[in-house]
Amino acid sequence: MKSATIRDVARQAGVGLGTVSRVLNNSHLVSKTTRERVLAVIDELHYVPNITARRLSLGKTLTIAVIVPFFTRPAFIERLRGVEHTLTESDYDLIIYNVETVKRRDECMREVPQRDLADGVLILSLSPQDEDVPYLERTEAPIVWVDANHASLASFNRVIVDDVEGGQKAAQHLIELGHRQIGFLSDVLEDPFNFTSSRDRYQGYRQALELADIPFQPAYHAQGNHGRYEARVLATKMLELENRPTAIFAASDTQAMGVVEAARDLGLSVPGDLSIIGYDDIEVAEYLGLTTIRQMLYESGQRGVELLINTIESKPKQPVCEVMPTELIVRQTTAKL
Amino acid sequence: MKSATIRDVARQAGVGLGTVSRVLNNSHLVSKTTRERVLAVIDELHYVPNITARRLSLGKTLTIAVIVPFFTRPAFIERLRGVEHTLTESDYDLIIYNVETVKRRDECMREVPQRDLADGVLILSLSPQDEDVPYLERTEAPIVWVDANHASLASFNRVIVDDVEGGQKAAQHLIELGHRQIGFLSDVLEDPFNFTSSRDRYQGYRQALELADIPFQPAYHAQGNHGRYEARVLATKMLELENRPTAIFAASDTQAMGVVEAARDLGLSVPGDLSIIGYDDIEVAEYLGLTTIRQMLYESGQRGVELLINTIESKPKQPVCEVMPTELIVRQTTAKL
DNA sequence: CTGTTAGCGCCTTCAT
DNA sequence: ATGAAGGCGCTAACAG
Repeated sequence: MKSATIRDVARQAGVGLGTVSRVLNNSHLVSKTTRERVLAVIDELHYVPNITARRLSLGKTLTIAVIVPFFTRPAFIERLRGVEHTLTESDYDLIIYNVETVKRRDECMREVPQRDLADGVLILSLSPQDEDVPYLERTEAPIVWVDANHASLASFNRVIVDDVEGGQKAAQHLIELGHRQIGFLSDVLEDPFNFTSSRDRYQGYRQALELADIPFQPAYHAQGNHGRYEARVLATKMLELENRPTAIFAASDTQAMGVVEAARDLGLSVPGDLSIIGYDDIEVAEYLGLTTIRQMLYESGQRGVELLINTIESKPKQPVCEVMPTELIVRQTTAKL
Repeated sequence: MKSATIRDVARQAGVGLGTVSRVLNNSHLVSKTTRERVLAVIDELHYVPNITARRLSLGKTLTIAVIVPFFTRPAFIERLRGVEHTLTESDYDLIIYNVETVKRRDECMREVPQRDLADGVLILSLSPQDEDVPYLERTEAPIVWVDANHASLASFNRVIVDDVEGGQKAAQHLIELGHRQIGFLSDVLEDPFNFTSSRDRYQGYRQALELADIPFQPAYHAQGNHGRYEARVLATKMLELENRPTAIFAASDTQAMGVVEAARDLGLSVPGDLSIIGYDDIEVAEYLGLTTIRQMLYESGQRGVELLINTIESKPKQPVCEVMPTELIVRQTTAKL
């Protein structure tokens, strides 16, 4: 059965459709009696306004799009959680674009902000590339970037993490425990998605080594696809070296878990024979007693949405770039050499 | 700057709007030369069709809404992953309604299917209540339910899990290992969200006991809010009983992790002093070596979307109710008594 | 093949 | 305070 329209309500209530629209939008310009009559008819017909028509007429979509890579990974989920919670407080619906291929990444980044299907778009952990810049310049909807870096981003609102500093903290912690043979294990640094976090953490690691006058050893540097299993394989290889590291810094907690498995496989005790530090402080990290660098995932999503809604609803101000802090969380997988 | 409309393109290309619309929709009824001219102008003006207008005109939204409780919990994420992957293959966008309060649950269940903001809605792990039935009956968009139970659902497509059977398998596994003092720990059975899974698993547990002639002991039955910490508290209490259980069946892997912690706190070895079995087989379960009941989370989401898209795009057929199997996965947290 | 026209359902002036 | 009319941008049916 065809559902009722505003016209049906108007006819049934014996008023013009403008009046119905006015009661729907809580205009004061309706007398109490007609308002009540209209409401009664609305109820009777189970009338619900057509949101698509409303959007077209208003020129707003009342939804916010989020573009997020691999949204099922714990760290991204945690960011999304911050996004979702903040959005539920507002009137915006949430539409999610999950990105797992470079093709989809390009499509989303270029098209979503133009397709007027959202009043604003939040892009998480995905940085643009030079080729994307022209698209971004003629964007319809405001964009806020979380955990993204690129020269062209100066004109946007952003929330970022100082991963260089975080990486440095991690390595420094190990150094302070007396380690000098420190491995680093991460995603592929030059990945097609242009993720920047691993690169930055790597840089922090290098800086810490340098500050401590520890020469960098290429054999202690492993990169591969993301995932526990891949990390386990890489770590195994590193731990089978003649002169194996006494500590490993994994660029994510998930990868740190793989390193723990590798140690287990080889009969190395953690942290007795091998210290391990992760990054992110995802939920299981505490359960596992994993030493790690905490970043404020939830808050970054939350703050991103706040900035986005602000720019949607008020005049654009000077773009800001907020830096979220990181924190060393010492648990049971690191120890003095 | 105001973005170009179909009218601008038509004017610029010196054709009627109908023609532009036709090239946009790949109609054959356009000559090659005009098509090319129009495409050139589209490119030149960076024209992108307004999707809201398109939706209004077509009477379709080209999006699918998913209502999911606590979407950051691992098991729900896994279902969502199945949903998302299947949807990415299609032309539908995904809009997510996360439910964390009863109020929101009611709003979503009653309003989302009527608000014509989606061509179909998928409801995960949330069952309707008697009061919802009238709303569901005058629904606009087709609904598919995954992991939901209620008398009124016979007229809908569904994907369910036989949690009674799963619960029974879990308890039976412990019984076969020689345990007779078997605890059961779960969410609150009569919860306001009307989740049915814990209740069903409990029922399976009771059936297994009965089949084995093991009397049910109320003290071995603990329920509380969902979460690792809550489970840990409940398990501690149960394990401090005079006559503590030798095995515990936790209704989710997350809760099983809490039980493991409780055992750890009390100096009980697992599985030496205490066998533990979980439910779901979430990703970390393997890492932790947790014995559990696997349910096909990813596939349930996937199948749900398939059913939904089928009913959207073709004539409604006889509603189906598919039952997903469960499987016992034996790892290292259960052992012979 | 192509231009024109009539909606899709709602919001917002503009009169009254 | 309220009814009528125009328009949001697009699709589809109708003439040519």
